[in-house]
Amino acid sequence: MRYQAPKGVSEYYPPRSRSFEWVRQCLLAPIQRAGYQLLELPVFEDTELFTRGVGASTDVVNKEMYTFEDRGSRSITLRPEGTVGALRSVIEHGLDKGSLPAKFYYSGAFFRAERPQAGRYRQFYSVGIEAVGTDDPAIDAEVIAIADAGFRNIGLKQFHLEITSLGDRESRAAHRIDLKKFIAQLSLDEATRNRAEINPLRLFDDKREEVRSAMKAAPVLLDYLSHESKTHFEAVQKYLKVLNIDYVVNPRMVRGLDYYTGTTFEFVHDLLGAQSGIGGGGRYDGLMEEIGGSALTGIGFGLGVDRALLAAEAEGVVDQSAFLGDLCIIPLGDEAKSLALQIAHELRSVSVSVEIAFGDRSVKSGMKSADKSGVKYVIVLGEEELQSGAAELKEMSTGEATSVTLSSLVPTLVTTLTGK
RNA sequence: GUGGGCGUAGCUCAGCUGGUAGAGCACUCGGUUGUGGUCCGAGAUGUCGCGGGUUCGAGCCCCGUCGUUCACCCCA
Repeated sequence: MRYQAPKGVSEYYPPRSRSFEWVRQCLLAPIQRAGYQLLELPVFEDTELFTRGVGASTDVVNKEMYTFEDRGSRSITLRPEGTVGALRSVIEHGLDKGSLPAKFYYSGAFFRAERPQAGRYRQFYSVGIEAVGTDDPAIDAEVIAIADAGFRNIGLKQFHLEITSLGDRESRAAHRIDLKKFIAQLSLDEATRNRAEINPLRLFDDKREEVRSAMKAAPVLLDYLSHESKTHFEAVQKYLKVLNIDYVVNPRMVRGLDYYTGTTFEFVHDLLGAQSGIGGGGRYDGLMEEIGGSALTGIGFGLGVDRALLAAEAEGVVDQSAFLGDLCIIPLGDEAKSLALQIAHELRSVSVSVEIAFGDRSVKSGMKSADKSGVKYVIVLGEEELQSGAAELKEMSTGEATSVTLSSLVPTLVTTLTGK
């Protein structure tokens, strides 16, 4: 029996795992610089939390959750998204009791039992933030700006931002009535009609030309916004302009999670296939209350690390230089090996990255592997060096070697590498 | 969940109308004393995804299954 990973999971192993880690760190950096605090959360929760929070009618809850019974007959579900679990933790630990907004971020694996596809995995990785407790439109703009900064940090250029407002409860109810009326007089097939029944907005997202053109005349939610929602949305746009963030208003944008209200946005990459959304989010003004917390508003986003990596590869902007080592030591013989271990240990303690060529190999093969690993310097430690107390420090890019006494090796390397 | 493509060495793939497997890259060793990136030589590596069927004989045909990929759907 040869074991394989479960169907549809994304796995990262060298050399690509480096790129993955780099992408994730790029996305995380602007979040951390904006004062968001880490939430390290469980990957599974009470099933009911998701059915309530995400919405019982959504596809995510209906057909995409990994749900099972644990040994205590509790219904458990692997988290399909991050917001609901984050808010559960906020409520449970009273993290919203201090000054507001309370700002959090998370990073980790999420699970949806979908049919795998390019950019769509059953276990995927997201980075997200949540800002709880203010409906100031300026924070909407900041949240969007943070996501944008993450993508730009990677070096992505070929993506665009779509925003809309889903309004408040009243706006949506009024729109829904008119939209249903409109859809009722269209001639649609069974499956499409059923979809429209569950969420009429879905039809805006249909990819078939006949549906698209039929929906052109459909009433759009933006025209139904209450005065409050409208001024909020206008303020968000004003701030985005101040921040020089390009966006397009897409009144037909559809989100798959029920909790979204008001400002809603999506980052779409132009070089990806059907799964082109690299990040998205929005306000969820009723959600805290819905899952048992106080009536606080909130906004957040989730960014797809897997897809951001795919996008980075598509644009050819993956940066790997940051991962190259500084030094490789090639020891010859047992005594040299002990010394190599000591030197490596000492250098690492002062932040020099050091590898040792293990395995009693020849100098030639040690050099080869050092070359392949892209290390900056190489030093051979054999009997000669042990006796003379000096070794050749060879710079791989130029091939030049300078003699260094072993006792001064550590300070010498630190100066040449850090330039201090 | 629905539909199409694909599944041969670590990787990318070749294998003609069925006769029990090959290339390039990568890997290991060597090209005289302990120094890489080029070149040359040698070597190792596969239950041809898995199970069944047809056949004297299947990597090639048929069925199933698993995985993968693309699209629908959905979304990160």
